[in-house]
Amino acid sequence: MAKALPKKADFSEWYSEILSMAGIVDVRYPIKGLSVWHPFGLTLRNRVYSILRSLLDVDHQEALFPLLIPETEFMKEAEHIKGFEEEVYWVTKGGDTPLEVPLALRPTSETAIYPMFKLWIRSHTDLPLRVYQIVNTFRYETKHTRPLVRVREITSFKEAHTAHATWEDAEKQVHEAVRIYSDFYDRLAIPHIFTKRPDWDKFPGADYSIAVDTLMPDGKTLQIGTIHHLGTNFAKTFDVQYEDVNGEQQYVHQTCYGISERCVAAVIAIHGDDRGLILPPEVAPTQVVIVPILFGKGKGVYEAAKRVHKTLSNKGFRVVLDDSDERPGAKYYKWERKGVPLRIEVGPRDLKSNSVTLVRRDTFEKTSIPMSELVPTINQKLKDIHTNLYEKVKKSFDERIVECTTLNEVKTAVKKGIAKINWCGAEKCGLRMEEITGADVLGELTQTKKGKCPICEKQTDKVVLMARAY
RNA sequence: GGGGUUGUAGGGUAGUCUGGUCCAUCCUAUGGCGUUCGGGACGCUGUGACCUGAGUUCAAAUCUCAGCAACCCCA
Repeated sequence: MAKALPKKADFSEWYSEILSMAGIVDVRYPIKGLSVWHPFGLTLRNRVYSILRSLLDVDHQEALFPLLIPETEFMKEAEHIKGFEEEVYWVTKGGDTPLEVPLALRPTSETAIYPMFKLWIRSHTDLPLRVYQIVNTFRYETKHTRPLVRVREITSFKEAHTAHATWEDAEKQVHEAVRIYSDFYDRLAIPHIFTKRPDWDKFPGADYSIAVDTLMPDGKTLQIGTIHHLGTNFAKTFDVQYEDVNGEQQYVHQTCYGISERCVAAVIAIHGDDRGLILPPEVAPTQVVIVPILFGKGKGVYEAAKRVHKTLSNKGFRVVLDDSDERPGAKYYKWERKGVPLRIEVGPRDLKSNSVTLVRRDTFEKTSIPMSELVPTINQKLKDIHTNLYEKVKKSFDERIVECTTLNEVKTAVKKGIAKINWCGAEKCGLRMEEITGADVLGELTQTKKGKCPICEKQTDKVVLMARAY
């Protein structure tokens, strides 16, 4: 028997073990908070990000800005600095020569991008401007680091930056970003919920911030994306202006929104089970694995397996024929751990009936499929797996969002998930609610409901989510 | 932010106090050969480590200092 994976009920252990056992990342790189993507993990990552790219490429352009930001630019926006100061890595020397202007390793790229926006934007015809990049960023995290979730090098930060003529246009872009992120997480079968962050927790330099969260198996929420309306705050700092139709100079209104490799963490954590990963077919590096069952002189079996492999790969499926020396059982476990959605067994019995045996990773349903129906069946099953995965986790997600009217109810609810409660909107009350429950205020929902703030007892229709957050 | 513990092969451990015996050991790690193959095979035979750097010493896994890393506790 190979090394066993901890049960998923011990989520923390399960998570760190599966990352290494399935070959996602290797955390043994000798710098705290940085890890190495294994080829398998990187392929998964790339598949996930290619969905994100395809959603953005509709009306965004991909660009690439430098990693280093001069201190002089970085320090321009006062609030922004306050928010990031403690987390910035600095490059201070070139060889032995101290640099006249220290260079920041970008923790995020506003201060790298907006000085260029100033050069690029002249007139209203240049707007809206929408660019994005997928890059690594560095943050000197002092809290406990956790692979893909809290890291010092975010290796896959997708950040989009847009500029618009009016505050309202920028707000429309915020809504559009919400739609894009919602579509993105649907494609990953990740249940998610958007809230407007409370003011004390918004992005430094933003008018307001919207976050998207999901729920991990241990009942803690994971923020898997943020969207910020920047107003003219950065435009004023970096003097980004355009000439409007009347020939007058106006500041642009900006937004930015980002997603990190936490989206990959969510796919791993939310779909996996006691046997390992379960990957949505669209992002699975391998969608189908073929295991030949070779008895003694199983030459015919091997040939048949090769034919199945060829048929499927010609149709564009990502398929692997596992002809290694292990016994079939060992192979089943191995590929299940890697989350391959479908397994095809080809053995003497199948050969005799001119069919193959098909096994689903999500349900372990085992069916015999005539060779002639192979391709349409696989197509259908892959779709079914996505639907089934999403339905299952969505149900569990919805069940763990609990309507509360008292803070005691909140305390109970956040042990397993998310609490929904009224709140007057005052910072003082919000912070008090966090203090009493030990949970965080995630943010405000757009939907409203009449009720009372649990602290000051004022009538309100604002509803917030509270949870223990990663 | 403060305090503590730890670092020995892919993983788990012994040895560290009291420097020399250390070619240590176990495994679900790993190479080769053979028999096997419809849910984690078996036999034979191999491989592989003392976190990094400096210091003390005839001699360092062991003692000292620093660094790096991991884990735990408290705020």
